[in-house]
Amino acid sequence: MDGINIKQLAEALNLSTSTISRAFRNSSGIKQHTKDLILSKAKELNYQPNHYASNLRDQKSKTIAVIVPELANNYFSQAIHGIEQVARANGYNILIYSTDDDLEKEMDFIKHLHNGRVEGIIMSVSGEAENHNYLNDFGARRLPMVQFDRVYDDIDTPKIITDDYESSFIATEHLIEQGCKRIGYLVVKKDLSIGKTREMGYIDALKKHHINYKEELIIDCSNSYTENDPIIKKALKDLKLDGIFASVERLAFATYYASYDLNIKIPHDLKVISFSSLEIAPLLNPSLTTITQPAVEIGNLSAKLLFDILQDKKEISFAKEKVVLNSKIIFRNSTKSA
Amino acid sequence: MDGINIKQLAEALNLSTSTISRAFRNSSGIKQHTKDLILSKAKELNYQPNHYASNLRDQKSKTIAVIVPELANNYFSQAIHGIEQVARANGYNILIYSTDDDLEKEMDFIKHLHNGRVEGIIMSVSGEAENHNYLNDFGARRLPMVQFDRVYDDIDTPKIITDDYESSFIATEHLIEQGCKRIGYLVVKKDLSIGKTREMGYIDALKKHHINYKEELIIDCSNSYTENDPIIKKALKDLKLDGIFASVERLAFATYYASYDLNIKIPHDLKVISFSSLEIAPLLNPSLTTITQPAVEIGNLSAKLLFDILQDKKEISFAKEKVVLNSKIIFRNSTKSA
DNA sequence: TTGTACGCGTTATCAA
DNA sequence: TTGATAACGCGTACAA
Repeated sequence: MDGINIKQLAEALNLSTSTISRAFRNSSGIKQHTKDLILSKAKELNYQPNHYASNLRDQKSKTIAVIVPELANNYFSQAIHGIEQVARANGYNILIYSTDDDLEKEMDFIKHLHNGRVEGIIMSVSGEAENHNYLNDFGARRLPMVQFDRVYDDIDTPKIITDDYESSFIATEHLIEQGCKRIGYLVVKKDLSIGKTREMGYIDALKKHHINYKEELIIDCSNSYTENDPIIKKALKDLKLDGIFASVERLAFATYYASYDLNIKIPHDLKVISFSSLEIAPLLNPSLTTITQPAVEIGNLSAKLLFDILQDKKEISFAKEKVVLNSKIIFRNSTKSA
Repeated sequence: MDGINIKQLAEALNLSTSTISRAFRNSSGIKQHTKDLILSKAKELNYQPNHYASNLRDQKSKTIAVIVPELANNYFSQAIHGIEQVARANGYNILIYSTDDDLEKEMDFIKHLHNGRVEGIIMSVSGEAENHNYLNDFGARRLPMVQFDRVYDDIDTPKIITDDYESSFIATEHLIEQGCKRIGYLVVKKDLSIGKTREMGYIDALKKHHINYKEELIIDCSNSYTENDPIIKKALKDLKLDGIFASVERLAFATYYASYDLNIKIPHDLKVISFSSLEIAPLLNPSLTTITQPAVEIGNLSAKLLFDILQDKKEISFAKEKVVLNSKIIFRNSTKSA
């Protein structure tokens, strides 16, 4: 690092380091002329205040961390985009971590983040374990946090979620109205609260319409296509499904692939609806009926909430509010009745 | 930040701060017993060495920055994933910046990154301006950098790219072989080198097959769907195109939408091929013929190259190598001849 | 094997 | 309006 530091710049200008510092911080208490002089010389010599020194000095990093299960997912990249907008506007940087749905990594990240590196965390969890208490281990040291979408209900932080129950209810009801009798619910990690909530919407819709519900209709998948493919194919064949409600877009895609292979025609033989933030859902063959969450807005809001906490530390312990946003269901050909 | 620091931990154990420090750094020069004691107490009190203090002390941040034009793009999210793998393996963190194709932001990011915050930069450029010299302003202070995919040729850094010329040539030739006579080339920011390279492949393929090439067949688009839609529709109508070679997947999607609206049938009336990292290209209607870059591998390699430089500073000034990886063309229905 | 003391680059406080 | 100084938390040379 052959960068010039504040002392060298001070020498070059025959000024003290404090004056230099002032030129970069307060616009007060310094003559405009001096300030101009300093800034121009700084530009010339390419001086910039050292980030680590500043942060060490005033114990602020102006950085927040964003932890998501995966990056290659439209929903999360849009949410991150939303977070970034707000962070940038507040002069904050974001550090992005992707857990690949691995709890180990998640714990590791969070632990290491508690070293002063960031001022707060925005997270959508991997949700593998039942024991989330590692988050409480930090006690008073726990960083301000906001959870979104995939959340741990037993961890007290503000949470931004969508109306998953209602959306799932409507989605399922829609399939029923289109004539489906045997509707499968495809889910990844069904024990995570978000999966449960959606499952309840699904079950209640079946109930309302007096449709036979069986445990076997809930199909637990993973994030791996190669693992899911046989599972879905088996379900399609053995259970004679005529409708699929997918809780994640990845599973809808896998269903499409499976149907192609098995020569099952969507929507004629099988109707499909899915949670998805895919912008090209209308271009699929057939176009996919989707429940789309306001991902960017969720990101915006999560960040805003975090900054609220950051500005008023007292509130941390009380911040348990839950914000529920509405998803949008768009009907397309994959659920069209003949 | 109510975190405990090294001094407090030392007091709690009746040891000196240096011993504590040693327990976390060198495993040498410290009795195993003492070390165990320290680490267990540290865990209990939730002590972690302050990131900023450590970095300030030894002038290393163990962090690299990744700058990309956009996050909501399969290619870039996959590339980032690839970078992350390598970074993590080397014990480095990554800071992600998205420029939204805005040169201002790009310049801003890079300037602010030169404050010791990161040790190196991996970048795919926005490519708006002709003047990239802001990068050279840093002189000896310039951070180690690796460029990938969208690169500034006039900036000396290692570059990872794909065989864009060859792929474009083959793609165009494929359209010709499928019977296309009037092939349009859709590009964003045609002056960026990557666009130019692809254009050359396109033009040379036309030449080889003695197909009439006209400037008007090169259609300059933007990143905004609302802007592109009328441009593409106009081109489709006025130029009577029967083939489209899209340099970015976004433009292929826009072409699909436009064709739907204009009742142009793909591939019957119009054949489409595109650069794309979309994993569900086979699910489109019709399935899209794609040129797919090895995004994850590109990310891996970029990171590896950067770490090579980081480990041997001397090489920075010589590091001008250019690595060319091969893309893969997969033929699907969007270019099928009748 | 452990402890003492200094410096990394900055900024806030106080004095001039 | 400017300058001197101490302190942020850590790690290392050096001393013990």
